[in-house]
Amino acid sequence: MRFSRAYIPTSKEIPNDAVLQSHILLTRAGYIKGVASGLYNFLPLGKKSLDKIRTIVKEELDHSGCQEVDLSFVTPAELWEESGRIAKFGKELLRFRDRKEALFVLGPTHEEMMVALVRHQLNSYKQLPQNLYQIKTKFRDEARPRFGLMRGREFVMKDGYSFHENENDMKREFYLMQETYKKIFNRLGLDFRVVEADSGAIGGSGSREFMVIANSGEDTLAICNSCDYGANIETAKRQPHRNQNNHDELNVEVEMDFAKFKTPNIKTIEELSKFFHISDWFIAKAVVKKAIYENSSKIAIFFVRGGDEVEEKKAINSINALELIDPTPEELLNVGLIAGFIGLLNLPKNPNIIKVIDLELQNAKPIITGANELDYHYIGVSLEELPEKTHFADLIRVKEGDICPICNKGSLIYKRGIEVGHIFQLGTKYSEPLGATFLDRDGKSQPMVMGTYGIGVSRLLSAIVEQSHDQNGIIMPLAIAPYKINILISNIKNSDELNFGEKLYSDLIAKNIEVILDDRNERFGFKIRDAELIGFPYTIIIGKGLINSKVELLNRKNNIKEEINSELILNKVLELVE
RNA sequence: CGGGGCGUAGCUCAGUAUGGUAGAGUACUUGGUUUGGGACCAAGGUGCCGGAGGUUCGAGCCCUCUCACCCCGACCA
Repeated sequence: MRFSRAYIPTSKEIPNDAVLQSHILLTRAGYIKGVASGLYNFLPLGKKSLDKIRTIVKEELDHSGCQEVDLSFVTPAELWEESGRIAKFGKELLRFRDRKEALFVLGPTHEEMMVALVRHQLNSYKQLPQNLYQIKTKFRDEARPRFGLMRGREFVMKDGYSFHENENDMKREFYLMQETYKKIFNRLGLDFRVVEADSGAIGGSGSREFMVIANSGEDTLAICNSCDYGANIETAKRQPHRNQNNHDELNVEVEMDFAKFKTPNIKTIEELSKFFHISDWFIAKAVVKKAIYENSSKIAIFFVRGGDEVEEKKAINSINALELIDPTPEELLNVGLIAGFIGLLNLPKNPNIIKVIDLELQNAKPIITGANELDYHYIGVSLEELPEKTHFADLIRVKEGDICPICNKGSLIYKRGIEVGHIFQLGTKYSEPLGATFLDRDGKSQPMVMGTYGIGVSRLLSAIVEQSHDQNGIIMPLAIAPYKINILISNIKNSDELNFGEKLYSDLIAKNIEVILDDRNERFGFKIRDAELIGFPYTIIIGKGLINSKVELLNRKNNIKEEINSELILNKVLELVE
């Protein structure tokens, strides 16, 4: 391609609606152009890089035995009613009616369509397993699109679905996909982490997210600085505090007899800790929320150790609520709770109160806890012998510095991550309602066991730029650069430079190298800045040195210019792009 | 969906307190000079001032409604 003929609208100006570096740079460098909220046009450069990502994804998946399909983008709403997700997805599903007034949706993900595709064809265990995927535009009418390609409404996703005769085989495929995904993200040159994740609305049991490490990421991760444990903060675990070697002060035996203690106006954990001269670890903190269910709501009390915070996602999952909101003071009073003195014992008998206790409080003693009575706390409480049956669950939000639950050596640190892949062990969540069954080895009809695997393909382009840029622009990895080589003729009025550049250009084309020739009638500075902005991995500068048979090779990655004999440049380039 | 902001030239933005002929930079066209880090000189074109209604002799500016876009939050397979 000749730069003089290419449609590459670059700009010095920062687009006024962009915040994220990747969004700014991709726009300024002429890869993408915003159309409307969450919608983007891909210009020639963007299209080329996107296609390269797509190709890498496809190559690795095909290599692992997956098969590409292409399902219709517009899908009948009936399917979504069958699976029950039309309500669950809500307004994110873009719905419309055709000329016959039939209701359709634009596919935001394709579990329903894929199950519908196979349910009548896969009838026997002999035909399983199958792993089908597509790389396709999806549409989700996001409440708040943002960050350019990172959270668009229209985006390209690879979505894969596997079908198995049993749980074990599904797990085998799950781990195969995990390894395949690692290969893909490694080929894309990303610094990423595989983390344990919440399965969210798609459901299923185990799930792993693939997170590109970047400060601009929307998710918080807790990762171990010693082993490879990592988890989304929503699900991250730790060694129980007492087992952590950095909390020696907790490993003391504390004598405390059971008693009811007057604690006038002592309400907060901090005040209690001071009042009793004791670590907040011995105090049970009550976090009260209003739990919202589909048709009802309850008051939920979550108990954790004084120094711990409740992780909302874990709390929601522990009681299967849709969401948690803060209760009003009246709502607390209505169920007989006294803020500041809520405790484990003597809770008001009210069916609208749910109590969940963090696992780290299991069998704990002695504990200080509110007496559910104004100005009183109990001390010396033992959770070894609770009067009624209690619900324990992991509720705490891990902190930086907590000890890793896996290696028990390293400590956890927070990182921000961009979710670029998510794999789920789905089970029969969709096969059952949609009637995707097969006859097993005993001739019995069974729902297929499914896995589902996603990669945010267009988001990857953003993630790559987030991780690979400097003040001057994008540093495009060789694997996805729209052109690997940029030949920059410093001054096209100089016929020696021009001729040399043209010759090198046609030589490289003959060798099938993806090359662009910057033959624009512009000054050197203008062209080199474009080259840096766009991020060509290598730019060959043909300029002043040519009289002495020298050209320069600029490596975008390390910004080093190397002088090279003009006779040798062709071979040098061939080496580089091998 | 709650809170905030913004909309004026292709792009970035001034002009709005106090209503009176529509602005700058950049980009673009032409000519010349220049040619290794976004050059310089000269000349030139550029607007339904987001839309609708209203107030006024007169509205980019004031009032009402509306639409779009962005930010924080909620939400996000």
